[in-house]
Amino acid sequence: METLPFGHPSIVSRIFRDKRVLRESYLPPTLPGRESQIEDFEALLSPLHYNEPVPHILFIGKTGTGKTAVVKQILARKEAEFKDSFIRFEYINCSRANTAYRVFYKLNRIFGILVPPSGLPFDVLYDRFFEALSRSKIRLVVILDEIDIPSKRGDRLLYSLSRINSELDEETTSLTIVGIANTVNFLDRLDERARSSFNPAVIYFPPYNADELQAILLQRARLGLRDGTWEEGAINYIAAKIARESGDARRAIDVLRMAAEIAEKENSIKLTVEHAKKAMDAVSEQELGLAIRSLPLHHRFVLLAIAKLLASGDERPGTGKIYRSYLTITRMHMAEPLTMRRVSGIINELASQGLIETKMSYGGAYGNTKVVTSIIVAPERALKLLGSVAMR
DNA sequence: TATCCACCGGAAGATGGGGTAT
DNA sequence: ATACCCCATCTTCCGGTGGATA
Repeated sequence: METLPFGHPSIVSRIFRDKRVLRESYLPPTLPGRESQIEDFEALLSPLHYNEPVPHILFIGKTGTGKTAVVKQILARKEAEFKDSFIRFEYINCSRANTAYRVFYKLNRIFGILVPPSGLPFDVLYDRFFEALSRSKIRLVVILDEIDIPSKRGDRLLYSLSRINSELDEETTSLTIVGIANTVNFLDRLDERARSSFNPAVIYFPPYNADELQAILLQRARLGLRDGTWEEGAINYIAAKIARESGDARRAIDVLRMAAEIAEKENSIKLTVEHAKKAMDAVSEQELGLAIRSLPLHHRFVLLAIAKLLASGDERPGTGKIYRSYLTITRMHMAEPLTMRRVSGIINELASQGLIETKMSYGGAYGNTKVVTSIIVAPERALKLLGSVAMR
């Protein structure tokens, strides 16, 4: 009986050496393909060694391009380096703390100040934090992951955070924002005031190409799978496929893990290209299934309308058509329909979640509309998945 | 070249539900 | 009890928009 590192005796796996290596939470020893970003980041942080303030920094890149991994790796290093100094790092994920209020709630907690989780005027939280920070005489580096989520009121967050510096004593105290954004045009969408006071140094994270994905997957396979249980061809296949469609490393690793699970379930000795092919679809399906469960009711209705239209042979249904189909669905479920403006917004939300793909269609005298070009899994499968969740 | 279609998407405001302070 | 705060979700309103058509 083999024992995994964390001590639980476990079922011996033929293929996996350590499954955790193929999960999202795992931070590998090196980050292939991100050498230049790491170098740039460290260079920007270097003033800390001379106890000088650091400019604001912004990471820009789509999901699965290594932004969070780079930050976490450098952070671990720097935190050890500056263990006994007046420099402090704080990581905040804005998908949890998704308003300016909640971010400042967390910032206050750094100094042991407990404010109510809601109800107070924002200025009160700001003032308390400012007082505590300027009294503390530390250099604070705040990492704001997924900073584009509070986009509407996010202007206020960035504006109030970045203007703090001008009121602090620069000799001893400063606040640096390290923002991590998924949307490429994040800066353009900020309002004037926020942009000019934030004004960060930008580090770009382009999607991974096939070679980089291959390096990433090889690293994971060597660490997480047993020797001789996988074909390099399978890895090349996944790398090439993902590079073409998104360059998303998280997804590539998901596919590798799924391929290994499938190979294992089939009692195969080796993970082959065939397993990788099956895993591509299986991951999409798993993703959709997971997403659907957390989708609000009317998002499900809209997705159902889209799946129905696509399944009935209508390629590229537009917003108007989708809305009409949505109306009959809400009637069937005796639900009050939302307006077309809102449904149009929901279609965009589904697209940015990666569940569907859309494209503008310019029809001249027939008008312009946004059309859905594809759904993440075959429409018939989508219908099945949607049918299996309660519509209420 | 002007027209016109079928939406697009920003702005602002309504609504309702979470809360605090006094 | 009253007055205030924050916030997510929708609605209402409305000025664009690109290219096929006349």
